[in-house]
Amino acid sequence: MGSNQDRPATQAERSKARREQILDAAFHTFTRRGYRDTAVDEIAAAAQTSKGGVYFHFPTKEAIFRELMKTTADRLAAKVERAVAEQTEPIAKADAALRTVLLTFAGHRTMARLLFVDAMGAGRVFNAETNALHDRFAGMIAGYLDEAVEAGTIPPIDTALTGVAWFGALNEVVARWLLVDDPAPLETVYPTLRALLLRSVGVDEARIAADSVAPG
Amino acid sequence: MGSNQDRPATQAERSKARREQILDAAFHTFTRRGYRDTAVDEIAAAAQTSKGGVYFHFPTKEAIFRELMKTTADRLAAKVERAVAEQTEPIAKADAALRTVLLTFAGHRTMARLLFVDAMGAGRVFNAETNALHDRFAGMIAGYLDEAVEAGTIPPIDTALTGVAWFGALNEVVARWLLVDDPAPLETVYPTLRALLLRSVGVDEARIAADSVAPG
DNA sequence: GTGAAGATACCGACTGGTCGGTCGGTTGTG
DNA sequence: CACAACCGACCGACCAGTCGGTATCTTCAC
Repeated sequence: MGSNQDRPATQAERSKARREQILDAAFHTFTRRGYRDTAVDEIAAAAQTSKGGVYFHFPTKEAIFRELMKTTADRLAAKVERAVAEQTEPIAKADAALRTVLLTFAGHRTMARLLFVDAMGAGRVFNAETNALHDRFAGMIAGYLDEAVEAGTIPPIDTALTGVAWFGALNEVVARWLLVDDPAPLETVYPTLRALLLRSVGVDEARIAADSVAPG
Repeated sequence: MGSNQDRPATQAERSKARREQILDAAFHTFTRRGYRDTAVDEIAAAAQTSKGGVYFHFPTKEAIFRELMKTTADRLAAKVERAVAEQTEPIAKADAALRTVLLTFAGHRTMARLLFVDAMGAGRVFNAETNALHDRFAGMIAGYLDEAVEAGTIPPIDTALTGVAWFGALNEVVARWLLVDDPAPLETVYPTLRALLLRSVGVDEARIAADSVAPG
């Protein structure tokens, strides 16, 4: 890792650091208490600054949330695309996408909470945001399924609906896991869920049992 | 006590009517604006009464919401159980349950909204409520699947997870439908979803294509 | 009947508290 | 000094829940 002295820095660097600090604090607070139940004062306190400090870096509370949503979603999408790029076969791509999302959530409970739970607590304003997010992932899945259909790997089906259903199934499994105190490892359910979903689009059993998406 | 007449009514009857009136108004307002964005004054206005009137019949705003959730969920559950009772075969039971939920929502957009969307907007307090509701339905499905496994209709699987996944798929499809302006008929997607879900647990294609439970 | 006493249903101004956002002032760095 | 960064008291809007009062029954003595 590169070395960096903590103390001094240019003003711009410090400002940016503070900004990040606030974003971090907001992430944790939103994650724990939800959007509406989080007061800007709390964010400020968690970021070791003041309300005025927060409002120096961000115009509104909503703007903070939006930025968090966006960067989080982008980060996840990028991760998914990277995982998918390693696969050439359509079904394997869909599989990789699903798997990445699930495993990422497994590793970052809080991220899942922000993206799935809090977004609704934030009210109508963010419904569009959440909506778009779900569409984005459901659409990605549908795309891979389309490829699979074209390639003849699976019989023709309503891929749009299937994408939604798959995402919904994944979503509910994750949500369930989030709301339960006992955090049983999410990774363990993946093989089962994978088999369930692949079977639902007519992938033959042999193939389902075969590769669990061997890395490289 | 005077004889039963149309116009007036005994005090008890009037009181009950008013209560119902408030519940109705609350249902509509919660449904349209969500729990947090609904002011008790709004409920009062919609019920053609006053805030004091509302608080005469209910202790808190939360109590109103809870009662609505409970009666709505109970009504739906009863409907599902009635539909299921008409079926003898496990898979047909699960099918009937799913179908009833979906078609009920199709006919009562607002009910779906209350049960799925608003419940989350209500914040942490009601997570337990929603959680229980989801568990209830996922559990019902898992139960029917268990029967099917025992009967040998489908191969042994993780029915608990499958119940969750099925419900999640259904949930997402409904949610999607709720959030879109254009209300394309939800009924039309049922056959597709049904096929998808049944296939996911290994029901053979012939059977899937066969009976659609009951004539449409 | 009737009309006063009592219960029930209802009203709406008010209270107490929360919270997003503002603003004049302060601090530290260049 | 200048200016960005920061502080925190304060404002205004919102809102759940309260409370003293009023209107509308119900009961029953007479």
